Amino acid sequence: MEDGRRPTIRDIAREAGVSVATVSRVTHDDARVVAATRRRVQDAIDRLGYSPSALGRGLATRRTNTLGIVLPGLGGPYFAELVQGAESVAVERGTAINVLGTHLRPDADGAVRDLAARTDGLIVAGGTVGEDLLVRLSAGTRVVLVAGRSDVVPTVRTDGRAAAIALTKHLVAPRERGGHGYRRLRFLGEPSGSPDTHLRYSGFRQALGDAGLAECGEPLRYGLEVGSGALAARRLHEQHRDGDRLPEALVCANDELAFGMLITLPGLGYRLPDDVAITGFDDQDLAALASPTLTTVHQPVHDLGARAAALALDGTGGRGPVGPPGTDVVLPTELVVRESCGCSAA
Amino acid sequence: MEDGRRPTIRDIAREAGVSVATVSRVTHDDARVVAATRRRVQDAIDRLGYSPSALGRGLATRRTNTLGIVLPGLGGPYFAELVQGAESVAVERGTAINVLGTHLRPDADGAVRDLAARTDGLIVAGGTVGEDLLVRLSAGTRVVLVAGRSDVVPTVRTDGRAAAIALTKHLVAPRERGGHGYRRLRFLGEPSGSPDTHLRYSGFRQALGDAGLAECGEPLRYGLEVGSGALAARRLHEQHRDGDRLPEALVCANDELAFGMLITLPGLGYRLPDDVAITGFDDQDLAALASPTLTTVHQPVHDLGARAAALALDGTGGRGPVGPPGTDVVLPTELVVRESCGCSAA
DNA sequence: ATGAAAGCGCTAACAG
DNA sequence: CTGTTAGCGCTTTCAT
Repeated sequence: MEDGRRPTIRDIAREAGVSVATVSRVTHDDARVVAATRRRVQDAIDRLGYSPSALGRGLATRRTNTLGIVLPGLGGPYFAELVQGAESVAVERGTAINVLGTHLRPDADGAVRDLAARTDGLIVAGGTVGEDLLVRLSAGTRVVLVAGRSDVVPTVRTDGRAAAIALTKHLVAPRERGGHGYRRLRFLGEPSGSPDTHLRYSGFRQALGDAGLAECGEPLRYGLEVGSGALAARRLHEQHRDGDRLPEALVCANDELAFGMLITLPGLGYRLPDDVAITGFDDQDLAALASPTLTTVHQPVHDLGARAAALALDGTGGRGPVGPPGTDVVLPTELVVRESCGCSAA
Repeated sequence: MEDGRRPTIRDIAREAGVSVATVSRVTHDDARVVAATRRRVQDAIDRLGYSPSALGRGLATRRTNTLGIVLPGLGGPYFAELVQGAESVAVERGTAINVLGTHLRPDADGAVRDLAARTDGLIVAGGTVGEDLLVRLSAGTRVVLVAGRSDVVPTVRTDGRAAAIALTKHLVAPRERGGHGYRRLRFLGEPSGSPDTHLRYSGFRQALGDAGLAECGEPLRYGLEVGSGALAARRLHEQHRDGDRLPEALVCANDELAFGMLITLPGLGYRLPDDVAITGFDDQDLAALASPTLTTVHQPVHDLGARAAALALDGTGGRGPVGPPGTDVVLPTELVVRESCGCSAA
């Protein structure tokens, strides 16, 4: 039985004394096969341990039943959740999932094209591949950009600007309307550093303007990791020592930066959120566990993955067909109010 | 140029006025093609935006350049790290990665066989597929079991028993030898619940015996999640109220259980680790952030993924060839001593 | 209800 | 150095 190679459809056909077409029909539950024949074939299949080659099948049908997901890295808080979202819809369609992290790959573009060559649809995270490559890819596969904007491929994302507005509103709104009434706010992050940060900063300013306020000082221009947050905290401390008034609230471009603040400022003698309120963005798991717990914006990452997968797999966004190319699905974020903005522990 | 379908090797051949063989050679950097021809072909490739079909190529070469990874779920602390480990070796070989979560799949076995049909190698997490299926799979693909034991396929794992011994030793060793000198220890977890738990319990008992001690009470038989830990904490509290002496140290089958203890016992009036020391197992991210920080055993998940990938891809474990089938790579764990065992915050 | 045969896109001898 | 050709494993008309 074992001569090393996997049995092919022809082996089964011979074993069962039928044609390959019939075997093919059996593996597809084609009703036209009479019960007796079907049984003979199924027996042979079981006996030889046959399972159809995805390759051969793919070549013949021009479908791979595979969904590709391109992300910067295969770590971080987003990866698992996004993949799970995609998996949840892939399951229904019997589709496999192929993941690719570009950061580690020396020839990222090549790897992406390679991936495109073996998938029916591609989910690409914003910022991982250039617009030009996106164009080329979309000629062959169905490509969906997640967490980013593009005119050439359909898009699934959240509205970072609107979210930042809602967040900032909570900080500046008068107390009687459930806000904190802060008037001196500052932004932490480099607005020109990433599109996300830019949008968040823009929303921040918008809400400030709407409330008749101005930023109290330039954005603290730092990277996006915990370390940068810690650095910024020290810088803030120095400025304060040199006479600057502390802002009442610091709006951070993401949770990591906020964590950096949370772990550094107390050591410098500041009480949070009394001396300065801190907010994050993204709602990582840690946000609920930090001390004080972090007020932030929740991203529906799972849903992003699911919607993107649905689009990439058959052009359906979930609520009926939506036609690429101009498609732009915007999922709602949620303001998660915890302690670090000054709200008391419930 | 665009008639909908992707260009094939024949389109390029025609466009460049050469044969398909030459095109194939060019896409493979075959040195035998003369520069001028190569340029003509490359031009045609660029012009038409051609990239070889992975399907056709796979069918012809009988290789897919794809590695499959089968896990229970695509979430949890292990997933991302294991995949990253695998990815790190996949990158070098230009291999794609196909992930599959069995928990969501209604027909998990079918999905796994399907995956096997489209990959050169398969990494299977312990406990996701039965031994029988493992056998069938290994006939076709190279299958590696990670975090589990099997006689039919090569294995990459850690030695949970040895790790538990080291951990327990730290708790019972006399102070002058860097230990805590505890004499009343108890285990939390259901030994017969999972192979891992069994091994850890067995190591726990072994170390106890070596020190001339016996368990102070039956294992607290609970599940493996935070909730179970919390439940167990309440149970412990009741037993104590009813007159049982509290153990000096509680060895938990995993970090989650330990977290359950950490968040519940203080509310019941116990001080940790003074009233009772707690240890975990696995070293999840949270372990370093909990309060008190959790003493636990670090699992080299990244390395597990990398070694398994190397084995699955070409039968190499990393240090020279290791021959399946009896292969059993055991990676070292590391005892991470933090505060919850009674060691002071350094 | 079943079979024969023509591909799907590519590679790899084998010729030339 | 380049072209011809026979598959790789499967699906799918079109016959029968």
